[in-house]
Amino acid sequence: MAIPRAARTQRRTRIQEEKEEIILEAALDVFSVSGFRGSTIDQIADVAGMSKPNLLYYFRTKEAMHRALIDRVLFTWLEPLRAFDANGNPESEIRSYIRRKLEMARDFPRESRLFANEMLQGAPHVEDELRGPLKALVDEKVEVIRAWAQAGKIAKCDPYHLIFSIWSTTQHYADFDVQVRAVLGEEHSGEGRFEDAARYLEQLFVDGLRIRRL
Amino acid sequence: MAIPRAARTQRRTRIQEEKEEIILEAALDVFSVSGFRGSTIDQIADVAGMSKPNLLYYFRTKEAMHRALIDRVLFTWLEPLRAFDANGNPESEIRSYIRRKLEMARDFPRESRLFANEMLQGAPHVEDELRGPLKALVDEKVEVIRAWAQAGKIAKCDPYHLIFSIWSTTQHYADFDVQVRAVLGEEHSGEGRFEDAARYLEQLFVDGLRIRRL
DNA sequence: TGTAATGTTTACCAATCGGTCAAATTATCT
DNA sequence: AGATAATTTGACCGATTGGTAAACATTACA
Repeated sequence: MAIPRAARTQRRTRIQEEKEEIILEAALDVFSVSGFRGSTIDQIADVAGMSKPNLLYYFRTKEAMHRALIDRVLFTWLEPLRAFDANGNPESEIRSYIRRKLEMARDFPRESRLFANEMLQGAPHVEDELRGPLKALVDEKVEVIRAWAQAGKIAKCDPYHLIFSIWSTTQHYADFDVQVRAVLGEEHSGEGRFEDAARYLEQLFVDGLRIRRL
Repeated sequence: MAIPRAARTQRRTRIQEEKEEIILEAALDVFSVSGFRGSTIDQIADVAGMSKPNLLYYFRTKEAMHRALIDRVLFTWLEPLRAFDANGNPESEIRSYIRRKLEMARDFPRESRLFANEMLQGAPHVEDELRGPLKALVDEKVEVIRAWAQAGKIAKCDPYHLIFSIWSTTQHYADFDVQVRAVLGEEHSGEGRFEDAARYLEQLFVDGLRIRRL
């Protein structure tokens, strides 16, 4: 008889690792487009090429799949902000933060959309993580930026809203991809738009923070 | 016998206007949170305080409700961009565009989220509008901005990405409201965050576009 | 006021939903 | 090879889904 997943305390088998990976990959496809409520286990099973009960053998509920996915994405999603270095050069730190966030929008658009979907719904599954770890991390980096401004290394600005604006502008190229492509038209819809965006955003933010000498 | 809605070619009665308004209001509540697939007619009927068949008397399908809602929102949503005046002063035009978009994020967050949900899903219901009217309007304003830069009134920049960045930063305060509030914490979660954002964004964009004199 | 058109509701339908069960199949280990 | 544990699936369940039919109630208008 099959051992229910929750009771397994031993290490995972090879098959478990492989199948859980396949399922989460399929779940990312589906959840990132339709959100939690709009997605069905059948859709995910279909994409994964497995039967529905087989999915439920690895994840006991739809919520468990979503949970596992969110946990994984949330961690890697904050990686660029964690890498933000207080001891680095302010201009190059901000520049590379923008570039990394833009690369993530380009290379992991589904992860971005999964997160965006969760936010739009009011973050019913991750509000605690937002108020806890996320706020703590942001607060920490806000202090770094504030110190830079105090030391006269960059222009004064509201660090919270600076971070928000970097998040929103970069993630826009993942979340609103259809719109971006539609507006740019067929000819500019190659991957070149990410380089154009990088150039524009680096200029916008870095010039904006440069101390103005009259 | 009731006349199916599609067959009605005459002018609408008082009751029709009232009830359709109530239904669309409720539909906006629901669709903006859960997206099209994640929303149910029952939910909307519940919010509207009407029976499900009664909703379906006014809108024959769930798609028809969504369609009517999108059409209405799409028009008003582009109002600020239409108001963008080629003959105005560049700095004040951009400044007031930002302020208006931010006011819309504050006063009509549901409309913003409805639109964002549609984008995340790949714009299955509005892709034509994006490629047509939206692109045309943006292209027109892009030429205005380009002319300003050519005339030396503002710094050179990629007008498309300028517009994208204004969209994303302002709409962020509606679409990612939960996150913004969580990060800012209880104390800064009053409506004051919109004024802080306005100050920050106006500085960011206007300073960034000011011609630099060395 | 009568009556025809409009508006509303109860009861219902087939399809799909998340999830269970037991039987069948496959992998693992001795 | 055989026993045991892990994996997979078809059949199924009650609840919910989008939508319909027809009876009932209300309104508008002659």
